[in-house]
Amino acid sequence: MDRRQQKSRQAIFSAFTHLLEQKHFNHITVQEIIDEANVGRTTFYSHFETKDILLKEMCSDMFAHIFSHELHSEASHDFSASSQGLGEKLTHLLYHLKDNRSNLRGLLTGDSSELFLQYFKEVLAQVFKSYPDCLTIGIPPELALNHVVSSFAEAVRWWMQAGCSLTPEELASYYLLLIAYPS
Amino acid sequence: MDRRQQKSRQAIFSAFTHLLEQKHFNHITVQEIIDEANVGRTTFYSHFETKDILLKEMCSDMFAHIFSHELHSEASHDFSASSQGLGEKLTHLLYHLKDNRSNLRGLLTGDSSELFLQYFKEVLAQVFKSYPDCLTIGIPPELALNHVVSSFAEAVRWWMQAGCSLTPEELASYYLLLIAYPS
DNA sequence: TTCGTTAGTAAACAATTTGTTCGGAGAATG
DNA sequence: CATTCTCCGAACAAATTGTTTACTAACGAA
Repeated sequence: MDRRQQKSRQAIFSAFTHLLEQKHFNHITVQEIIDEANVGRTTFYSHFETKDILLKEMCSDMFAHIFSHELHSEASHDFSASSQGLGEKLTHLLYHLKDNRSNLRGLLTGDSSELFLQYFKEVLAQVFKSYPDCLTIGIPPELALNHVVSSFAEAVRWWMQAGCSLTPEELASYYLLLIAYPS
Repeated sequence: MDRRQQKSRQAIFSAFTHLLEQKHFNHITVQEIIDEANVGRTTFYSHFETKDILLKEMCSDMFAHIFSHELHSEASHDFSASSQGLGEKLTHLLYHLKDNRSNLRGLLTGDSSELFLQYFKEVLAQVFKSYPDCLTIGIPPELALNHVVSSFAEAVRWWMQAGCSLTPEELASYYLLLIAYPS
């Protein structure tokens, strides 16, 4: 890809991230993004059809980056998950998230986290499905899955909002305690 | 309050609820609400300054209605909560939510649930704080509170999305199992 | 019922925002 | 060097917002 394209795309992403930390998605205008990114109006629209699509692509890029390992191993062999305990898996994931916290803060802890959380939970559901023993028995599986997934997502949001003060290991072990995961 | 005001306000709320079930908040225009509610443009703006404020007031009204009992008892005497077990309290709450599910569906299960959930969790946090034994020991209290609150909110969302197929009693008891509440 | 007050309406309005189109300037690639 | 691609700013139509106008109809107290 042309360096200019990459540069413009990145400038727009950065500007958008920066703005998301300050105000709600709905109240950010395309013009503000353009000014902040210091690109031309035509350039913005040649990259992204709408503001919605910008958000969507930013989430996609982020996930492709953060979950590249998870998704890879899933694709290559279905049972790779069981080679690693849930605790290790989640810890690993939290490290990735922490490394990207400057990019994530705007998306996850702002007031516009809806779309991001939606994506996030979809991926998490895949992860947790590899660990059937995390689903409390005697409870409708869908409800149990919904519980572990959204609990983890909300724990991560809380963690980020608190500035990642706990270590990934701490948060992961606390989380497993909370969902009463058999150790 | 003037009957005409009530009628207009209600017509706008109903129209908005109806639209929220079909499309995202961001993509609903004031004109659409006006047309659906069959009121004049001036009327809308004399009731609500902006679309954001409309959403906010609708949430407030909903909460004032659903949580009127909870908030009353809290105001009257601080230790009233302990007179009722957490299970009963949550069951009671779920009945209220179920009764209002026609109004809630658009707010809670659509793609615009962010603001509603924010309010919802604030109230839930108050409720759960009355039951300190629901917070797992050995875990930062803020994280534990965040966990029970957001878990319950997400369980309710799941429940509504599934058409309230479980009874309030079932959901409440499942939920207490999930958070390993000492019975 | 009458009468002042209040809320309703439609239409027109400026201001913002959106998304597109144009021609020209300047990198990238070969 | 030449071609192709991207960026830019300016100008544009269209949609949306929020306000103002003058007029009508419903309310509620006397």
